[in-house]
Amino acid sequence: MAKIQSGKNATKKEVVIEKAALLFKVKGYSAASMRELADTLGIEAPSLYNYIGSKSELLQSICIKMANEFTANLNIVDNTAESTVAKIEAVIRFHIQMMINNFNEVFVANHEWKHLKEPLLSDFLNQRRNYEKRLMLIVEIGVEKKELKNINSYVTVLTILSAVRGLEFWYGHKKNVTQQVLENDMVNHLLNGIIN
Amino acid sequence: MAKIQSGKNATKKEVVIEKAALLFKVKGYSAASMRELADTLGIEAPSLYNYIGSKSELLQSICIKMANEFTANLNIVDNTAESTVAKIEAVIRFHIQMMINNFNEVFVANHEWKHLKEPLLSDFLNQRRNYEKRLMLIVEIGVEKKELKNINSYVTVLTILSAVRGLEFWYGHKKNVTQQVLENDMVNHLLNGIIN
DNA sequence: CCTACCGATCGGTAGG
DNA sequence: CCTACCGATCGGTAGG
Repeated sequence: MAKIQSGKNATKKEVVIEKAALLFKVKGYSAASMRELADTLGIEAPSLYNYIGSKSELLQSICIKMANEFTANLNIVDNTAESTVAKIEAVIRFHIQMMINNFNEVFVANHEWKHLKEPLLSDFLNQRRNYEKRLMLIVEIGVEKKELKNINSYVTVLTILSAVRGLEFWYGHKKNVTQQVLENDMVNHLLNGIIN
Repeated sequence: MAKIQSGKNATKKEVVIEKAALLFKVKGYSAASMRELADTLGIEAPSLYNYIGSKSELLQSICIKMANEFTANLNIVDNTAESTVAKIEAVIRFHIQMMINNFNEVFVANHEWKHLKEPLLSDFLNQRRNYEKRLMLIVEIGVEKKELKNINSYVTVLTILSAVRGLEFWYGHKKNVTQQVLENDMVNHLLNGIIN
């Protein structure tokens, strides 16, 4: 069977992925059924397979896309001549932006990657590990240049990445805190601490 | 059917819960099967039901137990006459300790609570929300007393809780960083920042 | 603690 | 995009 990817098909596939991201976020990958996904699109389950190859392919698309976006941003940040602090701030703010603009997909990539099949699982984890290592290098250079305290780069990166990841909890409570306050206060906290 | 809880039964039930926590962590609640759980115990799946009522009961036990442990610790911390900073430090260190001593169960409570059934799901979320609110109050008092900067209490608590939660990533890489370095550096980062 | 088994639901295919 | 359907697997029960 020849596979002709029409513009219309490509668009529909994107819609399926988008709906899948929402469903996977709410139910988790394993508990989300293809029948339920089809329901949200107003079609029968078997019809899904006109647009996608499998359930697992949906998860792959989401996880790979997100991993690539973060890597691409780090490439940009890394190539600027900014100070270490400015680079770290830029990364933090990018994570916050991603969480706001691609919440479902970021959430799914963060929580459901374990259901990826090999070799994509290894690819994904390697890419994440590489991302962390590059951030650690930025921190280490900052320490060397005395821009930063004499801190452990691993713990620093772990703390920062974990904190920004926690924005997923904020998403449901938007009302109380504006994005500006959130972004600025978190950046400030992670750079300058909270003690007066 | 009379339910007689013998000491031996109680012990075996605890073993089942312990193995379930490990399995739920590795596979996720939905993808973990009772047959696989039985396998790790060297018995057949139906035999599990001599010790437990259902799969969902296992998740409940884990989530409720963890929620109660964190709440109990906060009760203790809250009743001390320590400074705000000392209280926050105590909470951070307790989270780190819990992550180290009850890793599987903390992980499952953090990741799989969404599969709880009502009304336990609401109970769990209420308890967590309450925990966060009490931490926010500690921060607010610290701000009032000028112990802390004029920071948003919600963002501060979110940042701290998210950071300590991220210790789950450290768990697999223990070798590189000792617990002492991790604990002290993270406390320092979250209180004092990283800028020199 | 086991064997035997049930109804439900799953991802996915055949064929149109 | 549908109907009809398959083999696999699920949580759990009956009965001992």
